[in-house]
Amino acid sequence: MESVNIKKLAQILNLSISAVSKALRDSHDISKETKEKVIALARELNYQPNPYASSLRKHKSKTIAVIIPEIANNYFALAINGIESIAQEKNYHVLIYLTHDDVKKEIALTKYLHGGRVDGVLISVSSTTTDYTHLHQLEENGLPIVFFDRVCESFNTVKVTTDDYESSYLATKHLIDQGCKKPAHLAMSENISIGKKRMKGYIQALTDNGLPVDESLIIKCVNDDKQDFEMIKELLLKQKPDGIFAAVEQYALGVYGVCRQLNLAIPKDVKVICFSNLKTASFLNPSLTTITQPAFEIGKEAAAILFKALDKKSFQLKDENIVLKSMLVQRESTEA
Amino acid sequence: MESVNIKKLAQILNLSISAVSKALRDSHDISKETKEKVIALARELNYQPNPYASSLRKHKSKTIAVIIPEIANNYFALAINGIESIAQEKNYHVLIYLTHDDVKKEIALTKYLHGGRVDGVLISVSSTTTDYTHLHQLEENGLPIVFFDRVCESFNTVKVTTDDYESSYLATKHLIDQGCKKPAHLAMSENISIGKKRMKGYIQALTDNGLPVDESLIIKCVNDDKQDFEMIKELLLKQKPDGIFAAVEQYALGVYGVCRQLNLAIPKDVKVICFSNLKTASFLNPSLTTITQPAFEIGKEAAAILFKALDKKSFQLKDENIVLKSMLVQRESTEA
DNA sequence: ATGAAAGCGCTAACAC
DNA sequence: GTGTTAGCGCTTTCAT
Repeated sequence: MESVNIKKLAQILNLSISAVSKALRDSHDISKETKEKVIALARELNYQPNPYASSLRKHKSKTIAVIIPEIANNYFALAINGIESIAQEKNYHVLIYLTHDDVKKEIALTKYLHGGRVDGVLISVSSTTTDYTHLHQLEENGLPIVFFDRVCESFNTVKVTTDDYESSYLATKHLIDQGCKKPAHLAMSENISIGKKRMKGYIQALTDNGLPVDESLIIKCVNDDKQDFEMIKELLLKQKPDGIFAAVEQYALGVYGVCRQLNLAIPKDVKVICFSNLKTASFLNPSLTTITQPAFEIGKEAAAILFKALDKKSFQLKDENIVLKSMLVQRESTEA
Repeated sequence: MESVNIKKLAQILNLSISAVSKALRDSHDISKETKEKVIALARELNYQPNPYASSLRKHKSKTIAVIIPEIANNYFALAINGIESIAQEKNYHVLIYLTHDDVKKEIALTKYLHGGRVDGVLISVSSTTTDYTHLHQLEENGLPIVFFDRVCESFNTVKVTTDDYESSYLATKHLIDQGCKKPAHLAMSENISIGKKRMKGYIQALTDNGLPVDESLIIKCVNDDKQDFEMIKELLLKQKPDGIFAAVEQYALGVYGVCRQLNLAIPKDVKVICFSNLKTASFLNPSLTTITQPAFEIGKEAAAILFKALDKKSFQLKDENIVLKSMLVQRESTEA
């Protein structure tokens, strides 16, 4: 196997273990020559310190946990990219945990994080999370937590999101500006922060523009493609909305599918806009008007804040909302 | 902070540290009553074992590393999903490392993995990886490695891939069957295993069907969207191929972009097929014929094999190629 | 400038 | 059944 450790280096060089340890960490009270000898041998024998021994001793793991609902999703994939870009820079390691949008799994996973496995947590909560005890327990354990995207608003820490309310308002307004009189909303679970905000933006835009808020035009999707498909189909058949603001891209794709089946034309019969990070939005048929979120930046920012807190001795994370703006990109699906 | 550890439990219960340790691990030589007392208190105090102390002692970390070129890519995102599904089941932790397709980063990253941070490695190598010393070093350190997708063929271990050669042959044959006389190939780096195989499949299909192999119809893309765009544009302008087999979806999207700019019609002027895991393939304009890889299953299989090796005492991984079949899904982009 | 020794939290022989 | 003890590999006082 391996077993080239500090002790071995010390034996070979006829030095004490502590001298070698200090030399490797470039301590001031080790002579230059000794340091060089140690480093040379370490390189030669391809010595790598055992991170866990060090973690155990220092109560620092140099690793963070990233907890997200899913990964096969452009948004989260990009966010991880952002997180990883900073982690790599700061020499941190990144543990990934998927909740599959299930609180039970989320709770089970957070248990693993007590006991020092990680120094901090980045999380986008599952849509079934209503009780935050498991997260508060992490905090009590001394773990700084930064939320991103799907945040717990009542949680006293930093939350990084996009301007969900404003963008939703804008999206709905855009539909209205393009001539929609009856824009519907495909909503996320009301449990989650961003679900609520997107809904609010939709409603406020209707109200401000003299349109009625019709409950039957608001569909709560369930993140099951088949079920969502049926609900969207029913909406289009019965309510006949002339525009749809989808809270997430998956629902908009559902609309595309339903329209194809029902022979409805986008944007003629119904216009479509949604939050999305699809690379292929402009190649869809028709190309899809999106609210593009700065997913990479959100991940990066959340990670940067967490690491800044970890750098300090006392990582008091302020209760703060950091908002990065999304961008409305108009394409064919909302043409007048 | 925290500091509820075994010692504390032992003190409170007036037991020895080892008794508590054994009780928690449900050892046979601890009485039922003692076990219950210990477990009850552990739960009450929300005790979580320090994983690193245990790792240090047992030389097992219960974590694996997943090294991939990128993550904002449906293929790898799905693969991670597969990996994670097994890891969660087996109670393993997953560290993610991105190489951004750069060997230097790959080498730097692998250094972190010596010294016991992980028990095993799943890797899809970067396209600039030609020297495998850094990977062999991991192996020498006693770390089992399983390759998936972008494998090192000469490396003596398990490699999980899709049937790249056969699928590429089929893809090219499909273009020919649909009437193409001059199918071009947008190729990946020749360094990587799958790049070579996809190229081979393309060439063999041409040969078997009496078509000449024309070097000018083979474009080596570089994974820079702008540069690739220009090369594809030049190809379409100068060589005027009537079909394109793209080795990865990103190149096919490039073709869509170029065709739009040059006012070329797909599939009339040029047919397009590619390896892809795009959820939106069927909604593109025109819908895209794809070779869909079993990405989730590939990740899952690779992870399953790694864990099987880790379960045993001696994890000799055989030199073996595991091949999961891809599926050709015909859509509009290759209609005759 | 270097070394000795204690200990991070846990496990596993081995006693009793 | 339960306790004692000796580490895992490393860091960090505190001596020298």
